[in-house]
Amino acid sequence: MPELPDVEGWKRYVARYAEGRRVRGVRVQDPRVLRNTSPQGLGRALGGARLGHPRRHGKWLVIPAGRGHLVMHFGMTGGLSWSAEARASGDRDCVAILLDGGELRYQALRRLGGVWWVSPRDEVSDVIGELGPDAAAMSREEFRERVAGRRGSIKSTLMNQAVLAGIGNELSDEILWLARVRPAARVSALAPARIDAVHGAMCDVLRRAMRHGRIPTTEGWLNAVRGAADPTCPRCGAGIVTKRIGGRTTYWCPRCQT
DNA sequence: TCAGTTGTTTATAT
DNA sequence: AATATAAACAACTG
Repeated sequence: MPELPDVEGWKRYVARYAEGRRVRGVRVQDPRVLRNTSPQGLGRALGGARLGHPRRHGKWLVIPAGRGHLVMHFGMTGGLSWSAEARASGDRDCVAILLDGGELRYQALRRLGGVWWVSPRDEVSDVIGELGPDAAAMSREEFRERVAGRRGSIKSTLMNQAVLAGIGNELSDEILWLARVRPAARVSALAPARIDAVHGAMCDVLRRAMRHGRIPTTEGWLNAVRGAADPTCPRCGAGIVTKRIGGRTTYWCPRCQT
């Protein structure tokens, strides 16, 4: 389920359970998720290193390890699991970082994410690329600057990680529903006040979703009707419309989003 | 059997 | 240059 709030949750999870511990070794059950190293290479790089304070940029998780960095992306189905004791591995456990007092497991059902090692002489940005500012830390002015002048739809702009980092399919729908803006609306057709409304909705959705650790599916969220047989708008009761925008199934309310 | 799934990258077209 | 679309990656669910 990883979008920004989920990754933020795992960042806190790593800080709580793994930060400050020393690496004893690694166990790689599925080498395919190691994107720029081998099981042996990762073991050599991490062995003896102490894990530092994790940070997050968009959907990327960066964990300082010794003088280098362990970088993770979770794709669509990834996650982390801490266990204080050795436990049998499951099918989705791909990599285990063995630490003093427990192990941190990187899991990825569909293997769409990955784990990278960034050596002390390389840059994290070599792996994660040029990302826009983190969506959870953007001022109204910065949001205006980054978004204004775009020619595409507001939804694809929000999901473009080079414009701002962290917003995916479900979050973008939730934000635009809250802001009452149609996902297919051209950015160029939106008045400045409506761009500000999208920024305000983004802050609101992110704040509440981060507190929850993911996008809630409780009442009052568009996300709650996602996948329903006959979804209706949690705000006005009109039938929700779906269409593929930016290659993703998009939900919006034709009555209250204009 | 088939369509669909919270993400990114690549190729192709506009 | 920017944008849109589709496919690929992969494995599971309904």
